[in-house]
Amino acid sequence: MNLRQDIHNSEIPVLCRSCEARHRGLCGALGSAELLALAKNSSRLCIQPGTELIGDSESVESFSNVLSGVVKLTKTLSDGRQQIVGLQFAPDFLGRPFKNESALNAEAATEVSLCSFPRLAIERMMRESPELERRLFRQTLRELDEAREWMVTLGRKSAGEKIASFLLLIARNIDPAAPAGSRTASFDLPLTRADIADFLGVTIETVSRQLTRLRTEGIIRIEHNRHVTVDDLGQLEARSGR
Amino acid sequence: MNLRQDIHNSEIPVLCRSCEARHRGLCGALGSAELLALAKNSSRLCIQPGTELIGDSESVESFSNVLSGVVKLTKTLSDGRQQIVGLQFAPDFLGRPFKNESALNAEAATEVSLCSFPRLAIERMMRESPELERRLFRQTLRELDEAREWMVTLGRKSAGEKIASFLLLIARNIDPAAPAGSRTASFDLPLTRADIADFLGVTIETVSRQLTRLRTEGIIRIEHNRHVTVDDLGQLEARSGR
DNA sequence: CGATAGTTTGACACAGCTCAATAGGCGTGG
DNA sequence: CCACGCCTATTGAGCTGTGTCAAACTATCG
Repeated sequence: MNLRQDIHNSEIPVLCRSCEARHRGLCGALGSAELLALAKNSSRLCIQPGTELIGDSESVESFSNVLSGVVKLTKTLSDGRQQIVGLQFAPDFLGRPFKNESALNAEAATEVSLCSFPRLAIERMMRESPELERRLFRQTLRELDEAREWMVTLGRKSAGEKIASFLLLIARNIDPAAPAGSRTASFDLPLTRADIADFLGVTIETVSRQLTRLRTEGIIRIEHNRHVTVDDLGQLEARSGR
Repeated sequence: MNLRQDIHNSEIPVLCRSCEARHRGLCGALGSAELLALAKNSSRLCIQPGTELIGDSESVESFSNVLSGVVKLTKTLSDGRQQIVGLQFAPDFLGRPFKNESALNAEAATEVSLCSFPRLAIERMMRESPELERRLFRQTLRELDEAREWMVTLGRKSAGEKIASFLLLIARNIDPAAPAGSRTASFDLPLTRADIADFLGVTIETVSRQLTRLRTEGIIRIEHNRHVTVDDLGQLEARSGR
C-alpha cells in the first residue's frame, strides 16, 4: 500500500513537479497520464539574452512554455526599422498553432528558461484534449487584448505617456514581491533602452530623456541603469495617459 | 424519393442558404442540424453607419457574423483620444468568447448587415462542436496577426507610409471585383477622414495632406471624396514601407 | 587600465500637430 | 431654382515634440 502510494505520486513527472506552468500555465490542462507522455518529449532549455528563438518566416517545429525571463516578439520592416509587438512572461506559451511558419521573430530579452516540446506532440494532444486547446485559445485572446491595448499606446500617447505605460506594464508582470494591488514596485528592467525604444515606437534618446525626466521629478528612482523603484504607482498611472 | 430529397434540401435553413458566412465564415463549421438550431435563434440586422454595436465595458449578450459592411473596433483614453484597434469585414465574427464584458467599442463604419445570435446559443454549440471552437480560435489568431502587423505601422511608419498601408489594407479587403493578385484596385473608402486618422494614429489634416500628395503624384485617383482608384498597386506598396 | 557597449546629454532639424480659414457636397426650405 | 446651413474635407501658417547627429559619460570586463 505504501508502495502503491509511491507509484501514484510518481505519476507526475519529476520535471513537472515544481513547474509553474503546471499550475498557472498550459500544462494545468493536462492529466497526469498526458503530462507523462508530454514530459517524455520535453526538454528544459536555458537561454542567454539575445538568442533568437524563432526566426521570421522560419518553420517552427517546437512549442515552449516560458518558465522564467522575458521573450520579445519583434517584426522588422525591409529597411531595418523594428517594432516589438509583444512580450512573453512566465508562464506564457510560445508558438503559433495551425501554422508552422512564423510571421515574427522571438528573441530572449533576458536570460530565459523554457520547457520545449515538439510541435507534433502538442498538436496531437490538442486534438485529444479540448481543455488544452481551450487554454491556448484563452491565451491567444489575452494576447489579442494586450496587442490592442498597446495599439492605443503606440498610436495615441506621447513619449512621456508611453514610458509611464511601459513601466507600469513591467511592474505588473515582473515585480517578484508585488502583492496584487500594491502601490509600490521595484524591479529590474528586462529590456535595454534600445528594446524599450522598439517597443514604444520611439528612439533610444527619447526613452532616455523621458526616464531622466521621471527620475528628476521624483516619480521613479533608477539604480545601475536597470533597477527601477516606484514609490507611488498612482503617480505613474496619472502620467500613463490611461 | 423526390419528397425525401426535398426534405433533405430543406434541412438548411432558408436564412442560411445564400449566406456567405456559411461558406467562408463561422457557420461552415456547423452541420445542417446545428445550423437549423442556431437559425431558430438568429436574426438579421441592418445597421446604419455610426450605430454603436458594443459599448465599452458593457456586457455583451450576443454574437454576430458580419455579412456586409465594415465594423470598426475602437478604444478611447480617458481624455477622449481615440484609436481604432481593428476593422471587421464580412464574414468576420463579432464577439468575445469567455468574457461577457467588452474592453472595446464596436461601431458600424458603413451600413452593416449582421446575423446575430444569443451568446448562450454559441457557447453551447462551442462546447458541443470542437470544429466551431476551432474556427473561432483561428479567427482570433488571424486577428492577433493583423493587430501585430498594425502595431508596426503605428509604431514605425511615417504618415505617408501609414496612408499607403491603409489603402492597401482596404483594397485587399473591399474591392469587390478584385481577382486575387490583381495589380489594380477601385473601391469606396469605408471610413471618413476622421476614422482613418483614428486608425493610423495621426490627425485628420495629415490624412488629407497625404492623400492629396498621393493624388498629385498620380499614385491614386479620388472621386467624390470617397472613391479611390489605384492603377498600380505596386507603386502603392513601394510607398507602404513594408 | 584601456576597450567596448550601453546610456545620457546637447544642439539643431523637420515631420506632423494646432489653429484658422476656405472649399465642396448635400439636404432643407423658401 | 437658388439660398442657406451643416458637415466633411482641404489648404495654409506657424509651433512643437520627437528624430537626427554628435559628443561625453558610465559600467563592465578582459
